[in-house]
Amino acid sequence: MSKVEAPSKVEGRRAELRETLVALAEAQIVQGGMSSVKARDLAGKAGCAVGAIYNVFPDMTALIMAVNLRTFLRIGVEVAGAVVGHEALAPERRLVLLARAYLRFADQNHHLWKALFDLEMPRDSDVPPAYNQALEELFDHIARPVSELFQELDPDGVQLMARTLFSSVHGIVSLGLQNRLSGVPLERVEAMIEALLLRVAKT
Amino acid sequence: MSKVEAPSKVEGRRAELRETLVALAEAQIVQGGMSSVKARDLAGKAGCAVGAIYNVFPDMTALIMAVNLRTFLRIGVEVAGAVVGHEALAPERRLVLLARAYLRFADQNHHLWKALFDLEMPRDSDVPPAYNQALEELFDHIARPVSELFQELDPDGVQLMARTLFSSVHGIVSLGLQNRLSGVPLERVEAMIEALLLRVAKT
DNA sequence: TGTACATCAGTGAACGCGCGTTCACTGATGTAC
DNA sequence: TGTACATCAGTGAACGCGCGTTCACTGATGTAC
Repeated sequence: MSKVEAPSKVEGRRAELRETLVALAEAQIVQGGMSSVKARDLAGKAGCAVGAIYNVFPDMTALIMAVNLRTFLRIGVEVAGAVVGHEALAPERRLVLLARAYLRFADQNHHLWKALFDLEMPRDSDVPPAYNQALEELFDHIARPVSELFQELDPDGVQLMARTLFSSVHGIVSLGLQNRLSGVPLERVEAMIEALLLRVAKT
Repeated sequence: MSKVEAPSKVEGRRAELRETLVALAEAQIVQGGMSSVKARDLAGKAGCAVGAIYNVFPDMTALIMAVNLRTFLRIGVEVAGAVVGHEALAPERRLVLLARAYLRFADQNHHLWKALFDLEMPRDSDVPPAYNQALEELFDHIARPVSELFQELDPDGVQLMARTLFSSVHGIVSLGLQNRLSGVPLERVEAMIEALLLRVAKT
């Protein structure tokens, strides 16, 4: 093995440390939100020096982005899982299931979910491809019922409608969970989403 | 005049300083976003000492909240103005006008609009009533066409639907303006909003 | 197998910066008599 | 009108804290011969 290729022992430890740090950062976000993640704190818990973090991540933002990617993938799994076994349902019903899964995830993992949108993204070009890919997959799950529902739309229109519906649901979840709707309790947020989707679906 | 009542000369200056600070903070947010507002910086521009700020606001957060209230009121004016002279239009058309005005405001005053949602609200009870009142009024503007459109809804249902639609549009604007929809250019955001509203309105 | 050497993970004290808030002090404004 | 006094806006240097990132150094791992 030439010097350029990584020796497996070392490389293995690097990977392990990465994992450890991401897991610890995730736990920290869950408990105290994104802004409570501190380099020294993580290093302490990981049993390494502060500097070691920078051997494995370029900076703290990259570390948070790694957590966020995970979260994104989890949302994808969660949302996709919501319609498994319900393929026979009417498409608008499946949309409701997808949205409900999203709401549930956001509610039960509030800080993780918030971190997705609170982290200032660097420049567009620096967003790792895996990120956009995960988003794309999420939209694809929504696009399926959408295309059944709006048969008159071309594939492009379906993509746009999927994004429209996602954004709408996201908006309701977002303002709803942060109590920004002056007087709408959380219990009614689900009803809001359902009302919206069923109205949109009614042809 | 007893000591408890404010001498007019002094009180006048206090009010003036408040105004100055709010205006400067607003200008700063417009130019560099909420996080670019610094106590020392403002004091310098206002021609006063840092400490003077704390004679007039309890802390910097309160100052930003004052800017945000202004922004909220401006949005109200903007949105309300969008339907003036168009009272004869079909209600769903007026909804589109309202939403478009919101999108325009958010686009043209991006940093101010972002500050509304980025500022961590203290506790619920500390949100000044004027805040909630401004929000309430915004919802009322939306509620009018909604009640025409969905005559089967009781007043409570109308309120909920107004909030639902606002949240949906907000979600689209929010993700759209921040380029979080992977591949949807800003020009199409307006189309997304219109498509959503017209679908919902179709009975 | 053994020796000299190169690489780079790992260390943690120190750097550097930013910034909100306080506080002892001053001086202008206004009150009491 | 004049004098003594009280209040509080206004001052800005200093406090206090937090925290990401760097960097000179060490030691383990692995390579060359």
